[in-house]
Amino acid sequence: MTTETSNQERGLAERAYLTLRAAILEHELAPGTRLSVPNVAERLGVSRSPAREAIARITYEGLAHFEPNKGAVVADVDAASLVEIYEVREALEGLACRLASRRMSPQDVDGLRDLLAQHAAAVEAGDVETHYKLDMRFHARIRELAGNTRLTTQLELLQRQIRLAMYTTHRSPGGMPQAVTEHRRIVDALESGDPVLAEAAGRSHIGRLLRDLSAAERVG
Amino acid sequence: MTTETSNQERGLAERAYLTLRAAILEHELAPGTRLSVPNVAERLGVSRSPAREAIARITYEGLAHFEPNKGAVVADVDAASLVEIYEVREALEGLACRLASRRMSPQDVDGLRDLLAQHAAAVEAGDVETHYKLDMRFHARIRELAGNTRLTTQLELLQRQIRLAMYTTHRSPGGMPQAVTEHRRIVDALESGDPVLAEAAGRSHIGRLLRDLSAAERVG
DNA sequence: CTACGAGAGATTGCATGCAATTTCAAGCCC
DNA sequence: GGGCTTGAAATTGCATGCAATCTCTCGTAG
Repeated sequence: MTTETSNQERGLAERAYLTLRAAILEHELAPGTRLSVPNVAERLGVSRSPAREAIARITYEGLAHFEPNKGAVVADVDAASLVEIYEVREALEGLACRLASRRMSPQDVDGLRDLLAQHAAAVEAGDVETHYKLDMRFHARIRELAGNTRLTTQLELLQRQIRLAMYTTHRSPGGMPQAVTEHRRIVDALESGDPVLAEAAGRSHIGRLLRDLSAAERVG
Repeated sequence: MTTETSNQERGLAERAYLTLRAAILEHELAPGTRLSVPNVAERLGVSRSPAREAIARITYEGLAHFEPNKGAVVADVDAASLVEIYEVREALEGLACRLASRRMSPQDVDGLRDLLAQHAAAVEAGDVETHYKLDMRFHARIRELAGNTRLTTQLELLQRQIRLAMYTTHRSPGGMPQAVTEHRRIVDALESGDPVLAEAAGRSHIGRLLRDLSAAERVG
């Protein structure tokens, strides 16, 4: 719902928040960067009030954290935090699949298969950027189909934190075909209409990422 | 009747937030109440800046929601929202049990059994208030043992939203013995050290509450 | 050359001013 | 008597003033 489209009608604080968030997610503001109110205010061309509010929101959402007497600092999501995030995400993504399996129509399944086909093509072509984008859209679509607003909100929050961490750690292009395979398994499970199967498929997908993460951690 | 709550050395905004949150959770500010900035500021004896910040935080945490051109309104957590909340909680509480089962020491198990004994005694005596308190402490202890800060934060958020809804809907004293039984099952599972069993126990406990909720909804 | 201290600058947190907008209600016209 | 208009009070969102505090650098003493 909140894409980059309507940036005009909201207040300054809202736009400041979105701009700041984008800057952080694009790594324009690297982890460790101090987000002082006057600094952010000037950067975004607003006064201190909306800047302060934007920073507060960023901090609430875990994209920055407060250091006493130092203000907000862009979060450096380390491996341990990433494990925490993926543990929670594993449970929630499983839930999303379970809920989605109950509400999906055959048309919805077709829609996911479309996405899947595009995704497979992109991976076949080695297009990492498109892979990343379609992977996001796949999960976004599933949580949308789940129809649970709190779940959606949480998963989106986790997604952003992961995206922030992606820069710190490494993106794993090696897992692209694996992702497609697992996504297909998820769609198959969703189509079957079996909630247990669907949940298992969703969970194991994220669980695999978590294990990869732990493995990479042990190596590096 | 101003601020008799715990006054830490935190800032005014922090205290304002805690005071306001307590007022909402104690139903001193009923669902539907408008939280206008000047009103809250006067109520808490602070200026508009910390009041505004407190309201923003309350809103962010789902205890109030924004109505355009009306400001924040204390959330009226209806049955549909409660279902959403319990669906998420079911998954997360299961995760908490799973994680806890891996990190718990025998002493931790003993601690939970102590809690359980007190709880059982309170229920035996028909002490609803103590039941409620010990039920909370039981779950709080488990998520603490799980050792995942994001999970803890989320569960606490959900807990508060549920508590807010408790006033709107009904508290079910009939489920007290059931709760003790299920908690015992959870402790047994945790003690066994089997993550799968532990997760299932935690999930089914919340799942039962969710089903009770749905049943009550169909009746009322 | 190193350790330390003082001062300058910057930042946070809170208070308050101000304009645009909205809500609410009383009064008027039909 | 009822519906509509108008006006006043209130609210939000943003800008800014201000004091206390902290950081960080640079100069100085040992």
